[in-house]
Amino acid sequence: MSRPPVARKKLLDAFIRILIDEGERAATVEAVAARAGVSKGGLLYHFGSKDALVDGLLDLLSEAAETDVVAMRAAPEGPVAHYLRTSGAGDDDLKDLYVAASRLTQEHGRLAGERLAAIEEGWYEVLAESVGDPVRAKIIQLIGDGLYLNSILAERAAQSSTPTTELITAVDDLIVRRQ
Amino acid sequence: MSRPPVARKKLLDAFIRILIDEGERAATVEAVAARAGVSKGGLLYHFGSKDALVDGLLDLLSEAAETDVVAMRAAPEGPVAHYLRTSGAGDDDLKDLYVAASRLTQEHGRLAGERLAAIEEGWYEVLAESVGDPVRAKIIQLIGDGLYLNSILAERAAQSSTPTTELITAVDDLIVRRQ
DNA sequence: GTCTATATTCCGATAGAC
DNA sequence: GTCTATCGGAATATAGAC
Repeated sequence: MSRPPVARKKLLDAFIRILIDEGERAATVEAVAARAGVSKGGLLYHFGSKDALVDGLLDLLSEAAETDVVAMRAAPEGPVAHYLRTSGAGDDDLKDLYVAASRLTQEHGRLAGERLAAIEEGWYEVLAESVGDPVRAKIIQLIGDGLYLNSILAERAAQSSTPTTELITAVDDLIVRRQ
Repeated sequence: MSRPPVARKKLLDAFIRILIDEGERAATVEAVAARAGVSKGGLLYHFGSKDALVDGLLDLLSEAAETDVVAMRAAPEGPVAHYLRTSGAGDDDLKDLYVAASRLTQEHGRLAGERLAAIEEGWYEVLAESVGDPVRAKIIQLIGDGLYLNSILAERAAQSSTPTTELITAVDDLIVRRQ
């Protein structure tokens, strides 16, 4: 927990970057090693297999998600606004980790799918606490999922985007502050 | 348009099934051919390359999406309910095509990404017409995207699902019928 | 710890028989 | 139209030198 595996971190960062920028198929162990500035053998000393590399990324993601749940609860703007704002935003460590992990759901579904589902449930609990009603909490989470989905598809194609602040205000007005 | 390329259709069906059930990496030309009951060479007579196979699937998807936009406008339950109900449903030709195509966005992003974006825009136009307000139309579409995302992640892990009918009623009440 | 070299497997595509 | 055989390339992983 406390000793700094700086080489592992550097390799995981390279893995994340390639997954986001070029997709799962491009994230070969050789490509990851090259981006981290070492050789294939050098990588495989720290991570004995590609599955070990995937596990390392998912561990990092679970850690970051737990931190985010704490941040949601403490957010001055409220959990809902915090959740929606970060769902579509791009300059976030957690977002990078989440996008990278989502690239792995097809080929490493067993490993990545369950992890992502657990994270979604953590967010749902906070939302349900915050808005009181389970159906409305679910709706808000679906909107967040939609924002996330759009943000990854927007990399490839043009996006007809409603400004997020306007959207958050509308959600707050229509769904949260409604009796 | 009118001559029935039955062999091509059979191959595309096999391609779609493997993409949905086993992911992009499993959908090799040999696996698709085997599932369709022919050899690799047999497939490559009809589709000269794997990219041609991808193109064929996307053409099928675009056709089905255009039909769906017409169905949305004519739906007795209204466009919004029709859209939300089919976003999460599984026993639909269009849904299968959409899921299969979404498996290709990583490795064939140029081809698949633009196609999916165009389809999303077609749905958005009908929603915007129906609810009048662009922001609320966007919110409804995001909920639909979220339902879709959950439906594909639910294949892998357990799902804490609010019944869809209850959710559609809530959306209709909170977002559509609201002044 | 990091490297090179190699073994193995597998995919897409071509060539040519039937 | 459909098949088998095969080439060329690429990816994971291992072995062993430094």
